[in-house]
Amino acid sequence: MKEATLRDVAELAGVSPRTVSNVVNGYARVTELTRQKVERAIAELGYRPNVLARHLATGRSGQILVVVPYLDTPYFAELLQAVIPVARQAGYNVLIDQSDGDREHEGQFIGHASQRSLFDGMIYSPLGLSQEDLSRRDPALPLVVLGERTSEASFDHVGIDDVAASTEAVQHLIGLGRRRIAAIGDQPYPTGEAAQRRTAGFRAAHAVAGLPIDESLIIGTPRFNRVDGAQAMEALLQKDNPPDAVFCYSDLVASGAIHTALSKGFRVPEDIAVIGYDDIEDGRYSLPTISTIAPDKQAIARLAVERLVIRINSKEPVPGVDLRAGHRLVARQSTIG
Amino acid sequence: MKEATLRDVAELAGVSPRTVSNVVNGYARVTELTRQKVERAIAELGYRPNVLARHLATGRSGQILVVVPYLDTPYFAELLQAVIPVARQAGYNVLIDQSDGDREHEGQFIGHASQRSLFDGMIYSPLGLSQEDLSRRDPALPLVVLGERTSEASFDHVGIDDVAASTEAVQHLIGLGRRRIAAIGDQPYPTGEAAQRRTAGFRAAHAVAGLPIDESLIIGTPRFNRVDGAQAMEALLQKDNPPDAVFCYSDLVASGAIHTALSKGFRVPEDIAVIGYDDIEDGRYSLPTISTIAPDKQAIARLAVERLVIRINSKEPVPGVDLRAGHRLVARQSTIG
DNA sequence: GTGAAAGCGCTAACAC
DNA sequence: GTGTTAGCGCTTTCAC
Repeated sequence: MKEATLRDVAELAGVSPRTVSNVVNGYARVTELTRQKVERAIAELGYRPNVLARHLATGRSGQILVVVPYLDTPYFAELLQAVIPVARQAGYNVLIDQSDGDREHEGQFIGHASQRSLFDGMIYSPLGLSQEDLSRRDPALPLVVLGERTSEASFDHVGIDDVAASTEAVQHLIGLGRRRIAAIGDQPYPTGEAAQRRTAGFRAAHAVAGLPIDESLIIGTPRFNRVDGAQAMEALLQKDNPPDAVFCYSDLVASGAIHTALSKGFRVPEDIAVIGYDDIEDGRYSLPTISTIAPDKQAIARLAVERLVIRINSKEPVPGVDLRAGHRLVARQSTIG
Repeated sequence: MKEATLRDVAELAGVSPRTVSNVVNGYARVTELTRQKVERAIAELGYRPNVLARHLATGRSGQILVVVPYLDTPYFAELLQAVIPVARQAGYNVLIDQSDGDREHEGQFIGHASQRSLFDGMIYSPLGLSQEDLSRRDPALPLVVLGERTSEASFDHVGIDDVAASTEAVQHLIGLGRRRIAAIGDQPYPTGEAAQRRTAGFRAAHAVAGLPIDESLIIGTPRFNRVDGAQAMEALLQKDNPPDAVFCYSDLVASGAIHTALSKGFRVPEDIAVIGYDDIEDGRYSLPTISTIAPDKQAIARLAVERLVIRINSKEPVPGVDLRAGHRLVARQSTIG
């Protein structure tokens, strides 16, 4: 049996489609009597509005696209988990995409992002995407980018203060009496801005404390995964003079690093203190539990969606702004035992 | 500036909308000459088809809804990660929903699942959803349910053979010489079917080996999270006669259980061997690495999407089938050291 | 407050 | 092979 349409309802209720539409959307005031007639007809027919048709007529889809590098990376999964309810609350469905290896696809931005009018806006969490890539996009698409970025563009940024957070992390290690501190995760190239901000914090903390930096202790990694942390730690421990603390650019990296350290017979934190970044749930249950920088994911999600909605609803071009969510340092076993 | 429409293209190319549509969709054969004219016009206008309009006209949205209990549970994140590319390949976008605590919402099935024609079909991964709930849904919506289920309904099931897999897991422990084996995760109530199948496997393995079961070693948990595992292990270790092995109903449970065991001074696997279920990435990097039952997630994703597509494209009602993906036992440090 | 009617942009009979 | 045209189901301007 075919689905009932708005027109069917109108006929049954003996009113015009216009009135039914009003009732359904709560637009204009409708006489209590007609409202009841309409509502009864709706119930009787089991009428459900066709969202697609509504979208075509209104010109908006009520969907937003959220793009993350990887879905199975805990940090992104947790972020998404936060974004979805907030978006739903704001009346939007969430479409999810993994940017993954798709960076290859030259012309098109990513995945189905090229499809027009399928979503009203987009929240993009870049991994290795330079500013240039971002500006090569359809400027008409409302866009909020996750992660701090210094730029005045036609889109917004939402993130925590990476440099400050990283500085705190390293100061925490210094405060614990550590003097040979390594950093795992640097990415000294255009697409590695996020990593570079952490490195900047690393340097800042040293500068403040008047501590020299052993440049050989800054280890670059292609990504922020466990393997990267494991390999980097491996290299660090082979040194004649291994570090007594490590600042890892993600909890996953920290997890991998700790794994390697422990299996090589080092004690964490006694021999090597380790602090991560992201506060993934995992770090709260691993052994040792992992000290970390905890970004306020709820705030990030809320700010991003709020801002995107503003952008979607605005007729005028909206200037790009930089929004900061909070963060805090959570000391756990991997640094304080 | 407004977006160019198909009609604009038609005018510029001097052909009818029909022809443009043909070119865009590659339907009928088009003269090479007209095709070129059309394509030139498309390029010149920067025309991009309006997906929404297409959907309204065709009556299908090209989207499928995937519902999982929690996005930040590694197993589901990994599953989703597998589903998305497969769906995209099949020409579908993926809409994601968390069922989460939404079970409360009586009438409506879940989240935006009530919205009509927003998606062509749905892949549903139930957590605590009884068969009844499932049958109370819109029977017209093509549906594939993840997880083995014994039922002949109007939808399909895709999962691994839980009972067989669980049996293997426990046989692995028995083969290692363990005799007092505990199980963590039972859920002896209607919505706990998945858990009950694991318990059935647990019993089967004991039966085969002619081993008695100490019923007090079967611990129920409300969910399959780390906390559940941690608490259950706590209880087990307080016994006068603690178990020498544990079969956990998820890797997360195993992770929590191991965490507790280690911090209480037990050695894993020497004092207590632990095996999990799901093969989440985490278990490959934790210390010790976690032995587990590894479901073929790729196969699950592929089967689920394929089946859903069949269901979507079929005019006739399709009988519900039960599809089995493969699984294998992966022995790691938590059982074999 | 409600009705009539014109689209939103595309697809797909149905002709030619 | 290509043109004509009638919808898909809803919103919404404009009258009444």
